[in-house]
Amino acid sequence: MIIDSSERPTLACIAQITGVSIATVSKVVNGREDVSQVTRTRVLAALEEAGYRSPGRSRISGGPMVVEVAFDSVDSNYAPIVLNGILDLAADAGVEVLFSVTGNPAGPRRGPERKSQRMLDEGRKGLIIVTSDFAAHEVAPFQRKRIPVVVIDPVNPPFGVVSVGAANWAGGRAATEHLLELGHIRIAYLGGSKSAESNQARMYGYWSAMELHGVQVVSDLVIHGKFHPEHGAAGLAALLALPEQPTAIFAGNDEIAVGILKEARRRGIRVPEDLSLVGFDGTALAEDSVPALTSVAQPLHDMGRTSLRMLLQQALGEPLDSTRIELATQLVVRESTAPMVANRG
Amino acid sequence: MIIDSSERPTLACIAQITGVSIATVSKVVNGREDVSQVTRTRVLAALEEAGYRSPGRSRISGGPMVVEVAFDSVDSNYAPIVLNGILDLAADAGVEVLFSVTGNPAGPRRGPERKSQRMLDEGRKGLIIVTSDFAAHEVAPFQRKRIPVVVIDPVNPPFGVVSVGAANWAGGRAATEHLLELGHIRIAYLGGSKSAESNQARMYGYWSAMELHGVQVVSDLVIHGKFHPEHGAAGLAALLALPEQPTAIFAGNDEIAVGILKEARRRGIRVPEDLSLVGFDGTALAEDSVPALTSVAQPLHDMGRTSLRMLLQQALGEPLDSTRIELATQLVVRESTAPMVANRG
DNA sequence: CTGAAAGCGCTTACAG
DNA sequence: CTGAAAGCGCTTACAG
Repeated sequence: MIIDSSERPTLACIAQITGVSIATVSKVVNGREDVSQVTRTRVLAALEEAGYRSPGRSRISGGPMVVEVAFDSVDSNYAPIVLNGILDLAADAGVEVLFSVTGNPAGPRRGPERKSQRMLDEGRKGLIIVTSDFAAHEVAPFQRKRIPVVVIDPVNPPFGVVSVGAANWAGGRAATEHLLELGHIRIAYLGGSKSAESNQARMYGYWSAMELHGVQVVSDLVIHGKFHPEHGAAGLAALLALPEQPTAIFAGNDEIAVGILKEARRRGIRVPEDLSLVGFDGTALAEDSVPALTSVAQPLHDMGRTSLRMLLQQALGEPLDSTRIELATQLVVRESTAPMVANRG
Repeated sequence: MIIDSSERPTLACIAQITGVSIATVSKVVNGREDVSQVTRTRVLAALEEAGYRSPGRSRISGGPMVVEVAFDSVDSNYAPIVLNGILDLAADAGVEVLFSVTGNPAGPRRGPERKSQRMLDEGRKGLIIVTSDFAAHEVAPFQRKRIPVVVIDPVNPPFGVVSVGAANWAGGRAATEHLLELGHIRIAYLGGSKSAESNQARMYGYWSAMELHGVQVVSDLVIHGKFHPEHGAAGLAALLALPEQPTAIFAGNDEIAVGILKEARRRGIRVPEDLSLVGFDGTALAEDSVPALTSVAQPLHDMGRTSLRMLLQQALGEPLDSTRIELATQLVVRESTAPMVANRG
């Protein structure tokens, strides 16, 4: 068989070049699993080299690039801002953004295998995943099909997956130092899910600030739970039951902090006069609550932008500086923190 | 052969329907000349009827239906919930949702003419517009191209455009009746944009409740401005400067109400002991604020669902019950309202 | 993992 | 004109 460069190459051409069967080439093109890594690599190289296009897909490459964003849920303080950042860069780059929600409790979670196949069929150029609940193996089908993936702030950044996050450790440290500088000593950490890497990073940031200032961390003052207001309320109750109550709390996120605020109000504890409180996230919730929350702001908008930038770099075959980027957080001081006064205990 | 309507029709299906061979159908599809006029006409009709698409073209017309949603901004308390409703039904209906943001202050607003042309080229099946700032003439290019459009809660529902909204008048009336039943008489309406139809409807709901209870509306107690917290704070200041201060305020939305809460707190006015307050929207903001806001909940999630349902009905050529649907609002009583006490004013 | 073989959707040269 | 038959590009269940 002669490979005529003026015609579009067929699977048979690629098969001949690489010395495997047409069936095997077909499997590689469709991202099936039952192909050895060695064969897959060689075939992919030949496909690339010959400029193979599967039939009917030629039309797709003509239109604007379409990427997909998958959210656990879009109904949070967090998701819309990330989305805004993504849409912001998408407008500049002339890229279209398609939406899907994975965490729909009604329907069954669509398998990554089917989802990646559909994306390939539809000519989608990449996927941004915004979720806290994420397993590395879910990305595998996309990687096999050469569909670029970026994960935003995964609970546990999987190895080999491109991800964008915030500097949680540095943020936790800054929050705690702020409280220490106000004179607080008995500072509690009321965090979220113990297994979440972001929560751990915030807690260790707290820990390191405490140690740096020569303050012993009391294990009773460190509580993990869930990133929800209810946990904040319950956590405050637990802290107040201690013989030595804290005078300040660093909450794992703003939702927890709002729960603490509510419970404090119910008990007649004034914030910040009786209790200083720092949150994490810096969403609108922090600004709108009464009193307004001192909080560590995550650069959610920029995280959205950065995720799309990294996705496009992959899609265009440009090299990435790093498979993991963490953006700086910033402590924003509002009304919920004040210097410690010595009349409580 | 059984014609399965869930699958894409093949040439074989069309051949069976029309009673000619597959080869002949193929010729018709490819516009070959050696087919009689009679046969060609019959086959073309069957192709149209069955919705046949040749394999290469199926990517655009044959794939999952893609609709587009245009937001002014997705970064609000309001937009994400509407979006959730849209995505909810989209998942059920197997429809994909593409996003665009129109209110990007950086870039120029893309003309509806170009946007509608692009949607036609890309095979988009319809457009949902979520915006308060909307002119009827912007829909015209879409209507000319037969692209279905649904507008969610426009400030002024344009004639001849399909739209979904909330029962603002009934909501305003329910909010005001709640305050009247608590014994309040001097009730202020601190609303949003005077020209917004939703704001007017809420205000007239307030008005009608007042009149029904035989309470004269005092014009000084009705203030319009913007749907923002700053307006709430400034409005409260203006109301407190009156010789006869109100004992209760119905705010045009939750953002205004939160601004009122902040200003009240700054001035040492207790809510609800000294001042009762009702908001409008019933987003997370109402639940999270301290005290939690009594508010008229808009069915934002259902508004999203309904908008997509109406869009799909149009796209599938089904008749619409109405070009305008208003969904019921519901008063949710929380902590910011209490019976009037007679020691103020 | 791999590929021979069966099969699908489609096209086309050609016999009638 | 029409369609049986050969064939193309591709996919997939299955034997090895």
